[in-house]
Amino acid sequence: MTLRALRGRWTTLVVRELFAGERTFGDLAAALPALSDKVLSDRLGQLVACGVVVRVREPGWPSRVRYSLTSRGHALRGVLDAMWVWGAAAT
Amino acid sequence: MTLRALRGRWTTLVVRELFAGERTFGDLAAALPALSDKVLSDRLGQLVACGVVVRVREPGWPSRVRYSLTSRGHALRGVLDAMWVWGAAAT
DNA sequence: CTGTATCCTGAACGATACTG
DNA sequence: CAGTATCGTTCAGGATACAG
Repeated sequence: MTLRALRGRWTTLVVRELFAGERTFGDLAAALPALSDKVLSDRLGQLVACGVVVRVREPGWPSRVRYSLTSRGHALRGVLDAMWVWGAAAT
Repeated sequence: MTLRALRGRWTTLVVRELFAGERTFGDLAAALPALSDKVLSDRLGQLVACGVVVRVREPGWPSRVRYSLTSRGHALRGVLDAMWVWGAAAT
C-alpha cells in the first residue's frame, strides 16, 4: 500500500515540499523545476487518490489551488525521515 | 539515494525476504513466484551495487549462491518497518 | 542450480500546446 | 494560474531460451 502511494520518481519530493506547509500548484512547480506540469499533475492526482493530499480550489481569478497534507499525509513523515536517514548514513 | 536503492516494484520484498536470513537464488524465486528470474537477477544486482546485499558463490556443483544483507542492508529495517506501519494504519 | 541474453509490452516520463 | 490533451521517448517488467 505504501509502495503504491509513493510510487513514482518524484512523489516523495512533492510530499517533502508539502511538509513545509500549504503550497499552490505554481509553488510546487517552481520548487521542482525538473518536473513537468503534466507529471506534477499526475502525482498530485495520485496522492489525492491515496488520501495523502487535499486540493482546495480558491474561488475567483486568477485561479489558485492550495494543496496540503491530510493527517495521513503527515504520518508519512516518519517514513520519509527514515529514508532520508538511511540515505545520509555513510556507513 | 534511498530511492535509488529501493527503486523497483519488487525490491522491498526481496529485502524483506533477506531480513529473515540468508537465502539462495532459488529460495528467493520460490518465495516470490510472481517475480521472473530476470527481474530477480536485476534487483539483486541493483542491491549489490548499492551495498545492501552480498553474494557468496559456493564452490562445487550444483552451483549455489548465498545472498545476505550487509550491515547497511540491515539498517533498512527501520525504513521498511516505517513503510509497513503506514500502510497498515487505517487512519 | 544460477544466472544472462533477447525480445516484447506497458507504464512512467518529458515537452509542447491548448482550455477554463 | 492551474491544469488537461496529445505525442514521442525511455525504462521497468514479464516470457522464453539458453549458458556456466
